Amino acid sequence: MTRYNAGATEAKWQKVWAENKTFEVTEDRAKPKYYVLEMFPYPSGKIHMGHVRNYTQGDVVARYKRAKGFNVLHPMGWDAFGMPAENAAMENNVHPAKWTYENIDHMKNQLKSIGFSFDWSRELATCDPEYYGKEQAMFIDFMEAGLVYRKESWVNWDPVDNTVLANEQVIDGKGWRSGAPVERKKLSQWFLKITEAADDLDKELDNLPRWPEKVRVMQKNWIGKSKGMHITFDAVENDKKIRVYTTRHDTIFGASFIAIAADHPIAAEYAENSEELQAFIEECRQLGTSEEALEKAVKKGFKLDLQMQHPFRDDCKLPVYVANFVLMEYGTGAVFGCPAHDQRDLDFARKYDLNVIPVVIPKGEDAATFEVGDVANTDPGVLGNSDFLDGMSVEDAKAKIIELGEAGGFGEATINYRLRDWGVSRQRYWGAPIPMIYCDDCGVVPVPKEDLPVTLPDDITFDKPGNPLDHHPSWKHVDCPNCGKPAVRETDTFDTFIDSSWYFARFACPNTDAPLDKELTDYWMPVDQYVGGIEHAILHLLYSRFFTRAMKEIGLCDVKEPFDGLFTQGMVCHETYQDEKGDWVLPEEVEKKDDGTVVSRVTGESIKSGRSVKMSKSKKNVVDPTSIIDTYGADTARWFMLSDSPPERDLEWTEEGVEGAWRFTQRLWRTVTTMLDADAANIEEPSDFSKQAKELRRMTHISIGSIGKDIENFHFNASVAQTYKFANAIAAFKSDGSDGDRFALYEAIKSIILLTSPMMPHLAEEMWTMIGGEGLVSDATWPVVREELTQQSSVTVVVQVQGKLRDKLDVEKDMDKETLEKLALASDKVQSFIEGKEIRKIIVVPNKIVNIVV
RNA sequence: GCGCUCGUGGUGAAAUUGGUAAACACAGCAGACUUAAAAUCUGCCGCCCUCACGGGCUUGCCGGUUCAAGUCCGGCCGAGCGCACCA
Repeated sequence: MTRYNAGATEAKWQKVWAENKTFEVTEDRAKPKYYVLEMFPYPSGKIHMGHVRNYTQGDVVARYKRAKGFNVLHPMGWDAFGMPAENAAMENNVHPAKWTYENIDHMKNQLKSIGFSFDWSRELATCDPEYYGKEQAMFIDFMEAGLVYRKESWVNWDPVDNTVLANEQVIDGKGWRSGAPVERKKLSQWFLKITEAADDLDKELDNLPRWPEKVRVMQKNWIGKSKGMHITFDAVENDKKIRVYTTRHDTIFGASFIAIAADHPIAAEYAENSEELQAFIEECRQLGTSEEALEKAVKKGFKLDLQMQHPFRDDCKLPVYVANFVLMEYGTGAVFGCPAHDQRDLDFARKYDLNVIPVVIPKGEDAATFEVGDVANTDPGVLGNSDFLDGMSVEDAKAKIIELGEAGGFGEATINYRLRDWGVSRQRYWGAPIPMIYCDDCGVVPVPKEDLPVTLPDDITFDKPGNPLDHHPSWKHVDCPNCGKPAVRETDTFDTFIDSSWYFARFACPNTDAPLDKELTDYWMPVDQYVGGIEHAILHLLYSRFFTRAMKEIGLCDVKEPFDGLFTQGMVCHETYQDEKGDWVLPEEVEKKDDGTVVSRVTGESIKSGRSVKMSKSKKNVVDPTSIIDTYGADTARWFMLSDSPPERDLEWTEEGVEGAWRFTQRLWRTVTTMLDADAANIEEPSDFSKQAKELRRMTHISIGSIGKDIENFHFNASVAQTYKFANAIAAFKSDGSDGDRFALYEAIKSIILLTSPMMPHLAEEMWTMIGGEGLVSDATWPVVREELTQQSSVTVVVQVQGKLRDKLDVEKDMDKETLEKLALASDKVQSFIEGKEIRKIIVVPNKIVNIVV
């Protein structure tokens, strides 16, 4: 018996697919379209197991949908801009472009060796001027549409690397790369007005039923829509005004102070004449933003010589504090403090000995005697100590205050968002240049469209800290397109999240001169099934949703939601190993002995195995896909990725599991090669079948139905389990040589080849030629379930007494209730449990169960 | 602190959405084949009592709804994830 030679077979079919352009698609309007997309990789050097899992899942869906008659777009590209290329340049003295393109080359070959059904003709790399030039053009159009502005703002500044860091690049108050404490710095930056879309981005989450609930919730929280009101307080002694944002306007009678942020304009005004206040403001700015820093931070305030008038109580003057817990970036940068019902305000009030007036009185308490200790009261209740609001519900009180505020001109209902505008400037070389020119006379001038793309210069150096574009001797010097005088280019580049915010649309029309071809984009978009990691739940997905809206606004497409269906796959994990020194050890360097101990293959010393965590270079618990594919073949790797663990859950990579998957590919191959009776292809369906043939056909058609359904629902592990059952049934079949048996066996073999083809495409192609299948299995249609063949003439009905299983009855299907009841009561086993007892009730569910209650 | 998700054998897990808990696989045990090993094949495999037949228990814990609960409801415990001085 020859073994299935995965290596040679897989290479053969990959070549056939490439030569036939099997997976290249055009806009075939005779078929429904289906766009399957996996999040494109950053070309870091090598494909890792996480990629393999991600793309295998998408590939199963893509191949399945093709077989179901859809016109499937399944593209792949490279998220190729970013800091690692610059880091490599600095560390290894290699140009970022060279490093990136070499990585792409290598990784593309790796992906090809796994047999994914990508349409490579649409491949794109975001670092290609062909791509980022279109991005620059769109940015200029966005600017004309009023979606872009430039403003000075506070940024996270890394003093060692001399660059801005995104919020997510600040870890515990330190730069993620340099480890230096991050400073706050004011810098002019380009912004995209994502906040203008905040309401729509929030609202439309409710219309994305094919997204995981978890991701929708995370986005909702990130957008952070809150309904409240603005109230403007007037100063007692002068004409200053402070506008606050609050969601608890019902507690206005509990107000005992006003607090403003350190960066609030009024704070700055008072600081002019107070060194003490200047010092306090500086202290607030130094305050870390890390979790521990906030936990430890004491509420602190600096009292100003300023009092504000309470809008409803003439006798009440509210002191004003500059406080370290008020954020300038949220709301108006000012709040009124109501200590009784807000923990922060309470902490502050206790420290500075301010009034604590309870105004929402819990049920059963009396307004005159109810007191708040060290814990603010946030329980529901009715208003008290609140003059005309007394006795009202919280909701009614809020409405009343809004009504009075609007009537009196000192307040209005408002909606606030946590989401801020998207700062897209980065002081980096390896990104798309922001296409703007600064002219002393004309100001900011967009680069004329005919001059795009603004390409990166090749001759750059990384010997100085900071942005190489800024250091370049000539690149930034340019004549003003407006007046022709010497001017300078913007040397900042785009945040790389911009690159990944529209690539999915570009795949629809990768060769168009304009950023997008509207007709083609509208044909393919939205992505019907997007597959990627949960780590992109907020940023990438939110930015993409915004970008698609912006593209619609400037007329590039008609869709506004880019991803109709989203699936977030789990991580690939592996046990961790440490040697006696505590250094991490690669899985391939350890050996497990029969007695359970683990030793190093290299040094022989004993190794401590630790818990299974996400594969990562730092813990060295990685398995290289290439070595797995060389040893077992791509189909085995794909099959293992899909078995056992549900795709959304973490997958534990084990040697035993891969071995098991490999054994199955061999067993399936063996079953098909030894049992195949190719001549049976010509037998016409007989009218009569043996009992075992009927059973095999039942298994065949149940499998066709359930494997397809499980793929559609992303229950690949269930598809795999059903395939095992089906394969076991085929292997156990002993044909008696009759036409019926031969027909049933051939039907089963043909079906299992088709059913496994999305998961193990190479093996399926090979077996397909053996059974004389027409063309490629990749082009074959999914088999059709014949429902009548899945039916059984008899069913097992369970008999329970008091809800406990006592007997099973093999009866004819659809037997009526009376007969079932009679049969159940006649059972000896049942009788022994009901003997001498009064039967109170009998529940009969036909084809399922009889429950006797005594 | 707020929010979300998840707790089922030695392990990964399944359970038609309230109707036979543990399918399928991994590991393990026993046997066949083999000079031997690998590969392959056959059988066993939740826990407890029993030679066996059989019985009892079992889906993190406690309670509830129901003829019937892994599934629904309430409370608790544990694990993971997200956000977090957001007014």
